[in-house]
Amino acid sequence: MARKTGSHSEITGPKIRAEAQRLFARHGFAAVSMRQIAAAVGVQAGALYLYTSDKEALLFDLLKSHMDDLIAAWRAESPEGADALARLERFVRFHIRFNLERAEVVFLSYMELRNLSEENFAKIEGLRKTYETELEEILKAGQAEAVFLIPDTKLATMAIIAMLTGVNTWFREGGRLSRAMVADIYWDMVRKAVGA
Amino acid sequence: MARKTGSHSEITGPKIRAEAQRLFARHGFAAVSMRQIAAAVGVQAGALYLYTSDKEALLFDLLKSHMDDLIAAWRAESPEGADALARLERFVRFHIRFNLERAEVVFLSYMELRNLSEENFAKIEGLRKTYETELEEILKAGQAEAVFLIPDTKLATMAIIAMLTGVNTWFREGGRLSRAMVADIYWDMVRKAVGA
DNA sequence: TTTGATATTGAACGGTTGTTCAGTTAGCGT
DNA sequence: ACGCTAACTGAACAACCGTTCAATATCAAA
Repeated sequence: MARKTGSHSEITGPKIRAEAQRLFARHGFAAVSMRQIAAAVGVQAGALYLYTSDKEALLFDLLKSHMDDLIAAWRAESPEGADALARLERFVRFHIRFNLERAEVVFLSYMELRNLSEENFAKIEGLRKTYETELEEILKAGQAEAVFLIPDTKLATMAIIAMLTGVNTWFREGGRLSRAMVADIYWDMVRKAVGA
Repeated sequence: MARKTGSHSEITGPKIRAEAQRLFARHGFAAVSMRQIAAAVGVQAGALYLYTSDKEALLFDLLKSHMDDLIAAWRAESPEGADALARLERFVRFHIRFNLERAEVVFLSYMELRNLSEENFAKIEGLRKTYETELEEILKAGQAEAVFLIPDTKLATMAIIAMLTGVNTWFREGGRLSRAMVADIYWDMVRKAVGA
């Protein structure tokens, strides 16, 4: 046997990425073998190397495109002209929604960074920093407008992002609260925390 | 060669736990081999099995004693009689301090839970829940005293813990701010977030 | 100094790892 | 129908995995 009927790189490629993401998130990068990924895709291990140069590149591609998506999605819906309070509210709701929609890769992007080479690690961290700066700029603007009262914008940035990302660790679909209700409550806490 | 000069279980045992903790935190549980741990201790791999039944038990023991320490340390310094605001301030400062002092195992206790058996996972999660409940009780008390204004105490619990634990991801000794200053700033944000 | 308990080695076990590659089949434009 | 290319197999590679255990050296008590 060799090539399978109906096989196409436009199908197998995304399938590999999807299964890798699922398995890495579920068991951890190091605990998942190339053969496990291949089996989940329905292919032999060797076939994976037509789509990735090695195992680490598979992880890096997942994280890289996630960070690119995150930044692009935020910039697409960021209300640049608005006042700081409105922009902060949008950021809070965006962050919760976007991260809940992609819980697996978000989890990966926090847990598996240490499995990247120094070079690739730096790239992902750079993108994360870029995203964080978006929030920090909002906080600085609000500070300048005197609508926020924040002792330290850098720390407030980290605190807010940690708080929002934390939703992913406990939120379960069909639980006591809907996504919208969670977003409302978190927005209320963030607004108070920045003194607005 | 067999037994080494100056060898004692009271020395080797803790050394194994310390090196395992260091290596697991640095590279991840699955990425570290028993031989690597043994080499760091200065011993052959087989010797580890005099101190642990298997690799997972090594991880579980680290996490279990960390959680026990955490809960015991908090209960030891929790001002049970005080009002909710004072208790919350203590909790915030305690959590930041305790977690920064044990960054490695805190990291582990968030990242490597999935490498535990279902049974051991449940034990650690139970202890985490116990700790979280300590904070939730404070929030409920403050709500009852009408000194806090919180839309949802459960969510506020999760939000505050995530926010505080997040300090570990960015804090570096000798940076712009001291631990005490960080604690001050976070306490300010938490106090505002709960409406006090 | 002898003896029994303690601490450790080093080899071995069967199995798995990431990765490569010659060979083989399916899809598709001509 | 033919031939080229894209997609994939299956076997092989050397290295490494967690774990066990008989053999052995050191320690502490008698």
